[in-house]
Amino acid sequence: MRRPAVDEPTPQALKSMQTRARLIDATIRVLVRNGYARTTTPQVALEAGLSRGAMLHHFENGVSLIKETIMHLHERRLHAFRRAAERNALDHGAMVRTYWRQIQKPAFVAFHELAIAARTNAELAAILMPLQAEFRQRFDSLAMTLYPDWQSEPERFALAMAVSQATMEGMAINLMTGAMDEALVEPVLASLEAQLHALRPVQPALAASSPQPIARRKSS
Amino acid sequence: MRRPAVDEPTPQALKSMQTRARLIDATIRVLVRNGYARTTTPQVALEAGLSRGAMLHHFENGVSLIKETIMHLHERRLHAFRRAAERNALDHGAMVRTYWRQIQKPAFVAFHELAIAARTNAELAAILMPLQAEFRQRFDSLAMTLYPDWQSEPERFALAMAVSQATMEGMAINLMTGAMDEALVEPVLASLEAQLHALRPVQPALAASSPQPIARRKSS
DNA sequence: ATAAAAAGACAGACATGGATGTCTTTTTTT
DNA sequence: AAAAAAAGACATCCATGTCTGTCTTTTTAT
Repeated sequence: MRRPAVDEPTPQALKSMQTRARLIDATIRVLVRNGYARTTTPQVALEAGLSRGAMLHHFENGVSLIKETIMHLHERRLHAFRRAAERNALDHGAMVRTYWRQIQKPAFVAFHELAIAARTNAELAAILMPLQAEFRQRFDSLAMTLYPDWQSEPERFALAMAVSQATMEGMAINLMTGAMDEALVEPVLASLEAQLHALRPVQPALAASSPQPIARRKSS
Repeated sequence: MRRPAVDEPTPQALKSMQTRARLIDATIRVLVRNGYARTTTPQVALEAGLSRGAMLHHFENGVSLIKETIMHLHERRLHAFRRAAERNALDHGAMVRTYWRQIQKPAFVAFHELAIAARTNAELAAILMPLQAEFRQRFDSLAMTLYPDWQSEPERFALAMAVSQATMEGMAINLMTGAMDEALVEPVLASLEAQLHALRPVQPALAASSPQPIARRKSS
């Protein structure tokens, strides 16, 4: 056997972590499949292939599991953006497409279920609200570094971000609830891109708007 | 005593209708206050000031009550728009404000709770989806009569409606879930107005571009 | 017109099922 | 052998649906 590094998790603690992760993943799947109202501890245990007893060994009660799922999804949101930001410095069009792709994933659905539940559940709200605030702040500062040309006009920038988020998330939700025709997705995204383009601060030179704006890599 | 008109509801039938309405109103309040997950038949009966027995006399079971609540909210949506349309032929800005005001009301919150629940509940979806389709269709035809200058370009019109709906509803939801700063509401609405203005079909005269730069449509 | 019958509105009791949390026991790891 | 992980066995609570009973209103039959 190898000598374990100093503060490397012991094999048992590692297994525990894996099981916890398994449970959180199962929770997300159940949220997506059944909705918050039918996300019960037996359902989650079943989905994770564990007994309910085992599950409650890792999370003292059901609410605790939900709370940690919220935190997990929050972390994933942050990671997703950081990854997207590192991979390619985004032009405004790519930003729209990247965020839209994020929103299509199960994690967004699960998060939305929990966010809606938190509206009427003080315990969940106590967890979620600070994270929402943190996300806005981190997202803004990250996006600000990605679009330095916007730094001169922070208010317009905040507006652009809010419009993007509201439009795309609203569209995603309207798609889920049948309130919107799928054929309109592409036009709306294109329209949003155009609007972001219009919201950009006045460029010093050559602001010739090409039909498809090209992703230009910026030095980090 | 007065002679009752031919097919006027008998006093008992009238009382029944009132009680049913009371129950549906109570359901909406409970949905807003407690969320769908905690909207139970005892809660609704309590809120309505009725016994559960009486409640189940009017709605054979809980799901039935929810279904009728969906239908009721649907009717209210349609009425609200018709009223708004009749009261004032709207300019595009007023349309934004009118819809935003609608969205702020409890009915929207309740409807959204139900729409989200319907995503994972086949029984509710079977009721909701056709209504959503009907709403889109009726809304479009009503709006079309309100904005005859748009009749030449139905695709742009559909886009304008979809953008408006997605943006405002997304914003409303993001406000509820703490995902958005309230201070940004006004700017987003103003921005949406500008975008709608830009989406308007090209006017015969005086298309002087205002300081707010206009998004230019690309040929599809 | 009035009495009897039927229907309706409402309340409460009951049985059932499922979800929750706690506790004990078994199994696996180290 | 000790500790942690996993399973299982409760007891409790709450929501649901069904059923019965009471009182009022409406209908009908005389």
